[in-house]
Amino acid sequence: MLTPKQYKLLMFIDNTIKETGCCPSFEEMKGAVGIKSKSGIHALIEELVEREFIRKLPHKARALEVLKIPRFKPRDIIEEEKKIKLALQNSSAQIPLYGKIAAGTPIEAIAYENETVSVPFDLVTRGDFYALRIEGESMIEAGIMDGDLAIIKRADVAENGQIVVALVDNSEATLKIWQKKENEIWLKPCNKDYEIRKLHPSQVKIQGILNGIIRKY
Amino acid sequence: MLTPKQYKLLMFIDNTIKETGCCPSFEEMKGAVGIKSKSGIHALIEELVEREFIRKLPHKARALEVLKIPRFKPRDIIEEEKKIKLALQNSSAQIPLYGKIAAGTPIEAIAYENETVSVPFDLVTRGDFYALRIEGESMIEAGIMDGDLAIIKRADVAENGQIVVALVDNSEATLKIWQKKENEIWLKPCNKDYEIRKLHPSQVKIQGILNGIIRKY
DNA sequence: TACAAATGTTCTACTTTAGTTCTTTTTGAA
DNA sequence: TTCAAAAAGAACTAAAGTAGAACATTTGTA
Repeated sequence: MLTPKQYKLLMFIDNTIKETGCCPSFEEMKGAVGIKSKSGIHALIEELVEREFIRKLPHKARALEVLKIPRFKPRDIIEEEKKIKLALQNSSAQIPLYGKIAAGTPIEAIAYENETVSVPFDLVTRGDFYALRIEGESMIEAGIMDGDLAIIKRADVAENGQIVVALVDNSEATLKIWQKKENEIWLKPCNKDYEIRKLHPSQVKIQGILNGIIRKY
Repeated sequence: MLTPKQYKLLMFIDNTIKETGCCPSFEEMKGAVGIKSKSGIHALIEELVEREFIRKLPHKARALEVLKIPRFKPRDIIEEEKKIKLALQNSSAQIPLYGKIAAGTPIEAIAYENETVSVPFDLVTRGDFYALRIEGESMIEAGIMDGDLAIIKRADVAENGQIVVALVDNSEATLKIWQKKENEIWLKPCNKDYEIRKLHPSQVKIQGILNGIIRKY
């Protein structure tokens, strides 16, 4: 029926009119179809007019009207759409990178930073995630190294033994193993050189649970 | 169908009539469309009349009637298309997962396994990559834990100190620190409980260099 | 009614954007 | 290799948009 280029162009014109209300110019079509010269667009349009897929108001600029859309897509287009579907499935998610963790500021305070990182989807399934850059060696025995990217799932409760982002005294965010005792919270590092911090429950707030690590050499 | 200015004007007229109940004057349209002369508005209106988007009552002021508005796509479809575009941009790379590393088979032997994993693009820039599942604790002091996913860049040479996938005696693949001595190759584990392996260069072949680690909790 | 203010129309001149036509180059298949 | 189709590019023509002024009409009200 139509060649892939013709089909692509026709769909682009139809889409643009439906989205923006106005007809694209040849220059805009060039980019959409992947042709570098207006004359190519001109030829395609003439063919589409001849086959009565579009109509031109003569001697007018930006005056095309789509008359019909073919029922069948060219084979190449179908292939391409399959690829897009695949890409959607395997696409990575964008999650915000909130900054470094180890000392200092609570996470909310730096949330304004607009940086994001992309992570594989299977690391961030359900829930709300963010990323933190690890600073320091306090979790080194858990295989969490200085400079690693920690993928955190937003949460405010955790089970004993989970690695959490804990906000202490509303001022210091830190990544530690969570252990709730009778009247205390223990924040356990994974490094013999560091000591367990024992805190009153009112001093500690969970800001997320460690969900994954990404390291780049 | 319409040029951008024509569309803008049409929407402004339609909106104003719907909001205030009466047709805007040319003077008002000037401001809305961003034109400094009424003659421009006049020309636009003539175009819109010719294309039958509006109708003029002749010899009347403020007497325009909107006949039709270019139809729009439903909002959710536009959203979906945006998502697809974004997904395409941020899509992660698919690299083959060749199996576990620590013991046993050389990597080629299991390359037929058709499993892939998706990793963020910034982990796999230039080159040919594959992934291995870490088995064992021999690199634990480098923060590489049992079960981690190692992202390997295919290579056959390495610099001293780099972590490489080494194939020993054509039968055993292992992840170790590479150290080339005068007449020997040292494969250094990162675990005090394991010993350095000292091998003749002919016994060892590099199969890749560690490029990243992904861990999922 | 008659006038002034508001509104719309027409004209000229010019700039920018868009579309057409032609020639050359590239590409891919016979 | 050769040929034809597709694409790129340049040169050209046409349309759209900008601007200002002069002019014509309508409209409200003095």
